Amino acid sequence: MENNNKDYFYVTTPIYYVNDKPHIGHAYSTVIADSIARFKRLSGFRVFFLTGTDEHGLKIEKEANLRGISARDLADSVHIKFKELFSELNISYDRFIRTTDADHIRTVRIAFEKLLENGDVYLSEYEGWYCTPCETFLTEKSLIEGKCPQCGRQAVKVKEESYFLKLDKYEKKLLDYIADNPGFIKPDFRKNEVLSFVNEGLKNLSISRTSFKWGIPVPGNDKHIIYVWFDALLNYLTGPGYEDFINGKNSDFTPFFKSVNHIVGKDILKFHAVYWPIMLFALGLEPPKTVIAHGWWLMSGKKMSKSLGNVVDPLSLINKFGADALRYYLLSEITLGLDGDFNIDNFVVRYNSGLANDLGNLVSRTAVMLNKYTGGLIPGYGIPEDASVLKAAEDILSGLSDRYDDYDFAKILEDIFRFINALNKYINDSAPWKLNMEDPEEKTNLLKILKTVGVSIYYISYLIYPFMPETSKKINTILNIEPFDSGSFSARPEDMADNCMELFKNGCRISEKPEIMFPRIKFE
RNA sequence: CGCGGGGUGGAGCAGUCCGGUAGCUCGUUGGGCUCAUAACCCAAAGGUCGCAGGUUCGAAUCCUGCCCCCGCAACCA
Repeated sequence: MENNNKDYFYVTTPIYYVNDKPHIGHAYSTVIADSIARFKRLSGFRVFFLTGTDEHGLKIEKEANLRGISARDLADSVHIKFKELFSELNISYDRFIRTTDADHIRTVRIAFEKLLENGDVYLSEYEGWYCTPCETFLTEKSLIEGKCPQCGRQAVKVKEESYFLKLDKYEKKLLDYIADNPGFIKPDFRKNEVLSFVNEGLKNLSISRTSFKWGIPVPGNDKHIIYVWFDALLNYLTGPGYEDFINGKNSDFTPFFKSVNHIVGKDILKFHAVYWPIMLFALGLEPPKTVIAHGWWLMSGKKMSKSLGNVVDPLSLINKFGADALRYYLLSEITLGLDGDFNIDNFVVRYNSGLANDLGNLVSRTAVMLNKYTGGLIPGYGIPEDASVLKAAEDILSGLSDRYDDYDFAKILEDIFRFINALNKYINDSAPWKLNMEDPEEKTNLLKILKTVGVSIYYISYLIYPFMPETSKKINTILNIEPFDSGSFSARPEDMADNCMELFKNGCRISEKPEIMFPRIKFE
């Protein structure tokens, strides 16, 4: 089990803005990260999984004012809601970071000072259009006859002192990096989007504001508050311990950061694929290995928004259907990168057909047969399995790591459910209930069938673990076997066949009254 | 000519990069089974792959032109 040359794997979600409670989209990003983190842990990687909340900025300050509380109180109360959701969803994060954490604030200041020192950040003047009532900066292009496109009121030209980050200096370097690293931006079609943005030319980015107070002040110049995105992105350095790293006390930082995978929504790709790599260049670090931009959830075909009142609370779904049902739906319904449609009727259909009928019922009928025919014993030595059936599971296992590296979760799940369906068919076709236990030949055959299905269910439990950890654990409980994350054995995909031999060699007694994992939902 | 995504049997989608009998889930119809959560299995019906040209022995897949829907274009995953 101990391996000194373990590979490192670092995965992040965006840090979520605490101006309002979590919705289905936050759950989605986090579940993607959790599934890959769980798989990588099983595969023997040293995993660092970072998520958290983004708590500074004008919007928070305004929202807090609206509610008549302090920004700090707002952040405190909302960040707890995210923690609650992640706990209910079984998110296995290694750290939940808050941008108000002391070490993060120190990291931001260190980074800012460093860039100030090397000249990549400089003080200058921002000149542009501003809508005072909206408190928004506007580009000249967006103005409608000199008026704010949002409220229609007159925009004014402002001149404001601001710190800037040099983007133009690193433009070429970024383009080279994108060209030389095809795996940098996923999925592929998003790459062109980023390229066309960069090719239009980068203007140096204003990274400080003076119009509000809630944030991290610029070191040595309290008048300025560091721009929230500059602040937020740096959380990815705080997480694995940048502060200790620059003091020479953290040898894990570099290998972790070299392996970083940023899971982001398509709307914030620009920040992660343009500004963030440039910040890292400026800091003398390498840009992120991979940025995965996923699509958005529409609600019954419409964009999710508070004003439409169609925001679904993930907690209520979890309470009703269970965390794994939600995780399954989120991961299997969308092709990575494209938008998906969340529709509660569809959710129930998918739950009933995939989870209750196919998976749940398979486990259930198998357990009942075992208890009925063998007293609950999955036979050990002496009874062979049906190799042709198990081959399907082995095939999935052999391609699993590559599939995960492509974040092709919907496809992996499709394969797993194809296997589940094949098992249901195998049971039907071989009809164990027709076999006569008194006849030695038929008895052997019966035992072979039941052992094959029992072992297959063990494989299924393994395969679904990253996506549906709770269900995997339930199946293992039925099989009377340690969970895969127990650490009591190596659970790398390539070890599973040997594990199986070991676990089942003396037979395996299942529980007498297995629980119904996914009760069917009746339509209302 | 702002940018991007989408247009595939009744519904929702995959396949398009690397051309070669059109695939998945659900639904419908008929049949089978009875171990199981009224579940499971089989079969059938149903598509000129948005439109028009082109390349090719052959195109949903490549090229050209067009039509329609959606999102973004200032901090919503």
